[in-house]
Amino acid sequence: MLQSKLFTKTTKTLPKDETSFNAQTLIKAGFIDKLAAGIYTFLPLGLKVHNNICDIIREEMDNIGGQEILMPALTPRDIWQATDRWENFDVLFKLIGADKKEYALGATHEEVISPLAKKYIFSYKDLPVYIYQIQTKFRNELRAKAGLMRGREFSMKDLYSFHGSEEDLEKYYKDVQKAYFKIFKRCGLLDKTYLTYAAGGAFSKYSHEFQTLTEAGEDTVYICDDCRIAINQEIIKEQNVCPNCGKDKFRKEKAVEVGNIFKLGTRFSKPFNFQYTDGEGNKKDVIMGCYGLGPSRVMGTIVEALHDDKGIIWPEEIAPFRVHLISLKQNKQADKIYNDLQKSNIEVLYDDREETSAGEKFADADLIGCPYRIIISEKTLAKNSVEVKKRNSDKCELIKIDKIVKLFN
RNA sequence: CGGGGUAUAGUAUAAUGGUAGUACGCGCGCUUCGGGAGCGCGUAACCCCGGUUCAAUUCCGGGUACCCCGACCA
Repeated sequence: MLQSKLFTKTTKTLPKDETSFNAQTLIKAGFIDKLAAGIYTFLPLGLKVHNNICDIIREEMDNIGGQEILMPALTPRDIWQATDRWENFDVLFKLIGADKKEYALGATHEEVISPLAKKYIFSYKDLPVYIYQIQTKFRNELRAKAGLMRGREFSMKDLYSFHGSEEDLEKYYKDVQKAYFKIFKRCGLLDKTYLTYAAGGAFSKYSHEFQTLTEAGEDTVYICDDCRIAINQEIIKEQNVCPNCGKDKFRKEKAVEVGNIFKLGTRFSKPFNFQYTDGEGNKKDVIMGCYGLGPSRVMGTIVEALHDDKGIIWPEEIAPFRVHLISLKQNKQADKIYNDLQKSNIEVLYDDREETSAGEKFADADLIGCPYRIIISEKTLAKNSVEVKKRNSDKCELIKIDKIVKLFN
């Protein structure tokens, strides 16, 4: 991508009506734009990051047998009444159609997937099955806050699993935990993310959350560094002893819930009379699990967790571009390097702007946060080289021009 | 939903009961060119409705929007 043609520009001034770091920085760098409270446009840079996160999630979901579908965001009232959530689920956005029928914008999709799965699952031979989607969710929050961390419209990967027994659900539940940690590792959040015991809400006594430590988080958790587990403050009182290892090393931290997994049991299969036939011909309720993970919230969390005072430090797999190529004076060599890298399928943002000063280009590169910066100037050209610097390091390396493509292969 | 705050060019801000200023941005010109360059010229704004007043961006009332604290948060 030629930076001179990029739809967005960076700005020097901060939007005054945003105080959260993730929103300030993402807006300043041109990744997102705010339309209204808790409602954001994903601009070219931001959409690339969001898509990269979604791609990682897809890969890891597919690895544990997930099959992707896409359910509607617009849902009729009767499915919510079947589960008694039309009146009792406060964050539902409700609307009235031209036919005077009532609808809700999907806040979660148990009410859609359960009757859907019922159409195809009849026998124990059809189980287990794992279905997921990545979709925009709508929640009518009384107060949106903290940029991408709590929006009224946000993206969510929601996976639903269907089983013939609790044991089978338990086994898959563990598989999902492992897959989630792989996702957080690839998102650069692994060392700050803890499997957390939390309240189960309306479905069960407990659930598991994935909490990433950051001051921007809304939750407070107690963590044990030895066991790598955490407990959400919502289910315990002040505590300094880890229930797992018994050591009094519990410490209290602010964290953001980046994922949440539930054993739904028969909470949704019962109201929809969703049953299967076992090997002996008996009808049994299908056992369900659900597993949420929000790409847009993960994006905000990465910004909160991985930055310095100059800007964002994207992990390699997440960055909008792998390489930010900066030419300090327009020249044919820079164009050639850009074309060569592109031909080798290396994603490059090429700062080809002719009337922009070196300092501004460097500042933009730091702010946007691509993992590698390549500088080509008269100085480096004199040595038939370019300068390569990683975003998370101060060290520069001179690389011969004919070796540059190889370096990134 | 309770409490608090804010609303002026594209952005960030200043002042003012009577001509709305600055910086950045943007456009043109010249000089610059390795950490957000300099000079000159130009462009561009008072959230909405009502009240008080000779006159309201300013004061008052109402609305709307945004932000913060809390509550809420599958």
